[in-house]
Amino acid sequence: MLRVTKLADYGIVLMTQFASYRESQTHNARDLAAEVRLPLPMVSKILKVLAREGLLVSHRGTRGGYSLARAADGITVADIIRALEGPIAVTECTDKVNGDCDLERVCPVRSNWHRINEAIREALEKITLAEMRRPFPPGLVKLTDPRSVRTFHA
Amino acid sequence: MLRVTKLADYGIVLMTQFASYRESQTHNARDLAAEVRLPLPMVSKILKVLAREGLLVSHRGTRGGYSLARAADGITVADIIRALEGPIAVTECTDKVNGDCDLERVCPVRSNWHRINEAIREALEKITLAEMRRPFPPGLVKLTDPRSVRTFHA
DNA sequence: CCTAATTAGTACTGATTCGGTCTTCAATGC
DNA sequence: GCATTGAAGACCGAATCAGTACTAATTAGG
Repeated sequence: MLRVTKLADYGIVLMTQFASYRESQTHNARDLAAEVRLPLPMVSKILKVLAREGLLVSHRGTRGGYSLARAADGITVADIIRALEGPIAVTECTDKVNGDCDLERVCPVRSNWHRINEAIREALEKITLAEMRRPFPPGLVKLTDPRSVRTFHA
Repeated sequence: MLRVTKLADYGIVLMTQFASYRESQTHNARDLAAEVRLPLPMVSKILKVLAREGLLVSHRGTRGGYSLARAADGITVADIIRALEGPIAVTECTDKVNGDCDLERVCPVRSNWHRINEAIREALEKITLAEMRRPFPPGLVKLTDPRSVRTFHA
């Protein structure tokens, strides 16, 4: 588990596909669905959301379609997940702004979850579509031994 | 989203609680539930699974209960998640061993998902219960710029 | 201006999973 | 042997997921 939904999964596949096109060229839902071999209604639905969230721009009418809203290296995996399934929050208490978990005060786990969540979010934030298009270099994310850590982002 | 289930969430809280006890002292489900303020049946169910998966040892009968199977620094967040919700796999295709996704061959995204998944898994693998007990040092996970990466785990 | 193509928006549905409870059985200590 | 505790699993309502269908709005092109 710790699973991303199919919406996000497909969404990333689709966006990666866009990244492999020449820029500013529009492609319609039907052709895209055929290319990535996913059901048209799903593709259609996902593209709509991605457009609404500002990752794609849409062009209606005959010979309309979608194209990337920004350059491929300006769109991250985190962007896509956020667009399709909301803020990245591994647990409920990393999501809600405040005051809902009555354990807040005493829960020693909470602050740690926040950090773990941040780490994951940042990892996804660093991966751009441009990098997804090709096999990206290994070692993108590197773990440091907690015992040897000095300071980092406050 | 990218959410962990409540089972794993609660499981981590419970295990952290164990880590704060003197070792090899057993605690029963009822007391634990009261301490962390979670419903007893849930706590009971989770402890059972954790015992079955070898993270806790159980002692039946009067004055029975559970205790950690290993030292707190030998149990990781990844262990707990795996015990309660199976292998850590962000997408379906990072999970199944092989051959189910007919896109396998052509899908350029697949290998990248694997790496992302590995990164997340490793991050969780590095965080032990001993570290969860207290606020752990910041900068546990550090991202490197893909353009400056040389080599790392093959 | 008409028509075909295409996206926008939304409602709907079946299946699955989640979160949680309950019941029954097995083991253990006193 | 009896009270206490865990083991195992059935069960259920609610939420979410994955996917479909339908209607309205917009545009290009003749």
